Amino acid sequence: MLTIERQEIILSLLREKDVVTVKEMCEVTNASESTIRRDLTELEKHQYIKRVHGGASLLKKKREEPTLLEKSTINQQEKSMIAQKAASFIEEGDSIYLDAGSSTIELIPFLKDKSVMVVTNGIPHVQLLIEYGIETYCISGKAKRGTAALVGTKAVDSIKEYRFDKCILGINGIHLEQGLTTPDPEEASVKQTALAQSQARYVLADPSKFGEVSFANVADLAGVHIITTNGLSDEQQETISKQTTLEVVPL
Amino acid sequence: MLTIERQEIILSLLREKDVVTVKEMCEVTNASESTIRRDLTELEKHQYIKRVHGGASLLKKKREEPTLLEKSTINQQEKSMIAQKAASFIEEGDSIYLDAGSSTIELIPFLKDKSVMVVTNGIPHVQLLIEYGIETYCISGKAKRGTAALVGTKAVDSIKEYRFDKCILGINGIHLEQGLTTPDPEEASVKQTALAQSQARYVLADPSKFGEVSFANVADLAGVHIITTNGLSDEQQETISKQTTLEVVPL
DNA sequence: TCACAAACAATCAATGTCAATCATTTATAA
DNA sequence: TTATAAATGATTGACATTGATTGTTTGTGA
Repeated sequence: MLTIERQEIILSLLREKDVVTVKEMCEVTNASESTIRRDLTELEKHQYIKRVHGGASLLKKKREEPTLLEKSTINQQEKSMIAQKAASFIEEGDSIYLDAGSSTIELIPFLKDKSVMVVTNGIPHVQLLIEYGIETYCISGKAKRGTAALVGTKAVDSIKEYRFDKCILGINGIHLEQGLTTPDPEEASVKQTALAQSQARYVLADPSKFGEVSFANVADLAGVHIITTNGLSDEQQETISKQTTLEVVPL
Repeated sequence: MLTIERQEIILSLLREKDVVTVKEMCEVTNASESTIRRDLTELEKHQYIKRVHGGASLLKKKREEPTLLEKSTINQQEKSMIAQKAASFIEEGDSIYLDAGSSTIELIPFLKDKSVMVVTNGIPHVQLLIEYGIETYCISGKAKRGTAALVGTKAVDSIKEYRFDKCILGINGIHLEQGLTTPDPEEASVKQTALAQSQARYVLADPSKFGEVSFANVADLAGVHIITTNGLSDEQQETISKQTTLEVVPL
């Protein structure tokens, strides 16, 4: 079995199970403990997993961030509808920060013919934006494997050179007390900075994100518009609406 | 069996299976290990696949297969060879500026396993670099339609935040008196800045670029290594060599 | 606190994989 | 046809990966 195959198996085990022991991984892959350990070291180096005594877990509590490709196929239609709603808030001449991620990329087709100016930290976003003939600026930063997002100090500093009428962010967790959270602290800093530079703030989130808490805190709910589809209980909607603006897109 | 046939088989195996070992490919094609390895080297050069220890895997970005394989090769192959020569100058631990453009992108497969740090203004470059697991930084700037290059004041300022051991540029015109030129003044500024921040300077250019003059001046020939294939007359070679270092890759 | 077991990193020998080289076969041109 | 070039397969030494073994560290429960 090839190294890369084995590592893929380890990752998929983790996606199912949150925490997996070294022994389990040995059994599934028919590899020795040494080999598994080496794989774990490798995977940790590339920030796919976090090692714990006895095994490994994903960087995030719940599960690995799916790669962009996986994400984009799963709930694409739902995301597209959420994105369309977000686009309806965008006005002619706006300067916009568009966060990296699979939700926000769905917004781009709706920006066509709007004569807006977009700044983004998502590499695939840049490509798509210019294909649509939209005036696009890319921030600087370190390119993160997997999501192809630009992060780090340079990214944060780079965002500070702009002011935005609106920013549109994706998010992993939305929680009444914990606020907005995301798995990667580096990405969290970038999001924070973008929020700070923006007049109006929109967060795209499908209902599965509600009640979730990820590792790194981004902001609390006050002052952001959350756009989602209807999949929340009336009760949930009500409690959240007390803290922030909630836009619900009918499916 | 024809080389093309065999390579097609390898590609279709990969499309089915994502990761394939050399042995499997040998069995299916009845070719020797050596031949398969040569095929893999070839396919990787042209960015159809990514080699891994023991076999090969598909680059996530799926490219068009049949026509490309038959046709494109001449220019691309030439570019790839020039890029390979450029890569031979790159050492372990180097920090590199990689200019946007179709010549420089060919360099990326040769950077694999070199533990270098790359800064680039090419959006497709960023995507490919992170797929190869190379530490990648993207500068900021305005995204230019067509070439997907980042340009403008922000780009220039952004480059100034780095120092490079080596920079690798593409270029449109190389002329004895006019020096290096390119059509877009915005891109010219970016190239100039990159040159200024670099210890060693490499310019990739196929022979058709010699004698050409484009609109915007980038730099004169002194102090840059020009890498090209042999298509120049001995006379041309000699006169240019008086002004700068000329590396000629045999076809 | 201690003792014990599990988990661990470091090392080593065996095996597998690799690029480079060369001789042979196969295609192509003269 | 012969001469030349290209593709192929086998071989080689260098290097990478692997599993076993070692001694050390870490966590657990008495």
